[in-house]
Amino acid sequence: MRFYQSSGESLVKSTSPFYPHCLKTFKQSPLFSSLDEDQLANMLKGFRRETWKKNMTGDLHACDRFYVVTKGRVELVRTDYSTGRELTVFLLHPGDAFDVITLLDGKAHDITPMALDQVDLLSVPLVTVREWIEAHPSFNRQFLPYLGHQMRALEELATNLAFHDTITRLGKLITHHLLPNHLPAFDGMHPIRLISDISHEALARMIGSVRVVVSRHIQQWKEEGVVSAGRKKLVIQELERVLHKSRKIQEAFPNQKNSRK
Amino acid sequence: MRFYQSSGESLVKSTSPFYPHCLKTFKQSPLFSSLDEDQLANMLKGFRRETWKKNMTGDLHACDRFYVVTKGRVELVRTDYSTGRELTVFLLHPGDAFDVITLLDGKAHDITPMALDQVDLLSVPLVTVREWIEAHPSFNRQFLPYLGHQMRALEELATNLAFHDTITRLGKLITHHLLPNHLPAFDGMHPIRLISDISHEALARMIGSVRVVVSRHIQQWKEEGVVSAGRKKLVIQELERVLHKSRKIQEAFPNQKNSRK
DNA sequence: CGTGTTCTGTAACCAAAGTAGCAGAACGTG
DNA sequence: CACGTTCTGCTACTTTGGTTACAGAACACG
Repeated sequence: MRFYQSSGESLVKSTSPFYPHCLKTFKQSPLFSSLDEDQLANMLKGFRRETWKKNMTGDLHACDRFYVVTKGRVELVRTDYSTGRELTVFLLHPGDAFDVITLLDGKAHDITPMALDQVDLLSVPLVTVREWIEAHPSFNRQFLPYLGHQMRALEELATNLAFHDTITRLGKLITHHLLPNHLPAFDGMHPIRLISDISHEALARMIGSVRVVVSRHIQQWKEEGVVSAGRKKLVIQELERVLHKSRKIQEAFPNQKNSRK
Repeated sequence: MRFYQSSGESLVKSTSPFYPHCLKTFKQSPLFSSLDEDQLANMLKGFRRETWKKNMTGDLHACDRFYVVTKGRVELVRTDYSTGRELTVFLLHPGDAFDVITLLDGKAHDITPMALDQVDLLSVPLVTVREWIEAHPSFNRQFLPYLGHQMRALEELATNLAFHDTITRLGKLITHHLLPNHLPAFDGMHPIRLISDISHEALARMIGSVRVVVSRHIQQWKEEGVVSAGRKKLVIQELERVLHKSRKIQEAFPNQKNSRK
């Protein structure tokens, strides 16, 4: 069952207890990091803060606002209403923002933000951001590459869906998305060991599949010893093999044509 | 077999025989239409013109240029080199431009433009366009919505791949993409009749599938009388039923759980 | 500490989609 | 019109992915 938005809201004042953390997030954000302290402080004034509990979903049709994630992860999910299936189109981390598409063309965008963790958000009216774009060339200069990044993510998603089977997509998801620059203190030197705290249901959404299939694959990996897993807890034992497994299947195929048993 | 770029090139002068057509295309382009005549004329001077024969492919890694289609259609194709399969990520018509992603973030983009028809293109250095974005707010104001449009197209592609089976995707492709505002003189009053002049191979690229599957479906439709088709020629007899066919399959499913035979 | 809820494991089943391979039709170009 | 090329039709076969349904495990919370 899912819960709808009804959360504490407040303005962002420089005296607020959470202000320092917001500032810090903005300074590391792919959207705002290049702005100088004055500009940032100025912009922050316009924001309103809200908090979503885990699993809460928002509604973008109503609000005409631009959100920046400051804590936790947010999925942007598309739904096929006739079957109930869902696809996570963007996975947003602190510093990321939504909804960029509506910001660009002003049209309605049928997508649902879902809190993957307990989440903190800041928001401003879309029109305000549009003013920034016009008025602050320095903002624009960072905004455009961010768009490029988002478009690449989308293209990658489509490409994966078209080219790879579910097990490959799952492997790629775990290695690329859930491990890399996002986990702040990831020490590349240590034996590779990634912990993912995401339900099979959510993993399925991210690779465009369904729970049963994800469970199947993870189970298979467990038996092969490449991962160990508990409830909402997935630990990669041998990172290399997760990808090798999936790749080998693909690369072995052309040769299999000659094999007879 | 495919041919590589080696085409006539020339500068765009206001005295050139093709100049009027270029101007006209720009005036109808989703990217340039809002600019006034002076600005347009000024910009056009910077362009270089080239022509690609049908089925020719370009190489974007080399060139660092921004292309605008003025005649014919261009596919932007991603390739899975391990299997040879291809996916058309964007289908561009006159007035469209590529490659937007490299323009935004300056990073290499592994995508191949393919001429679906005999094609006319204009190009400028990417840096020039970036200057326009900074210098001409009016250009920027039209550019951003165009980006939104492209992102929606990508998201739509991903969503379709995740939610719908191949036959549904094929139906949607034909009705949405190949018919609507793109065919200039389409008279909505007349009995619906769409002619698509695209090989099954190319159709397959666009829906993220393979030739055999597309052929199968089209064959099925022919038998049911909803389309008639010849070589590189697909005529929709009953547009409604193309979509109904695919939709009904989906909508019937939930009920089937009670059916026992 | 018991109870309802969420998450995971598993099985049987079915249909869709892809692979490989071949043959013939349509085309267009010299 | 003769030739090579491109496009389409068709078959047999394999595998994957999704559906449904149920049961037990882990958890959260009163």
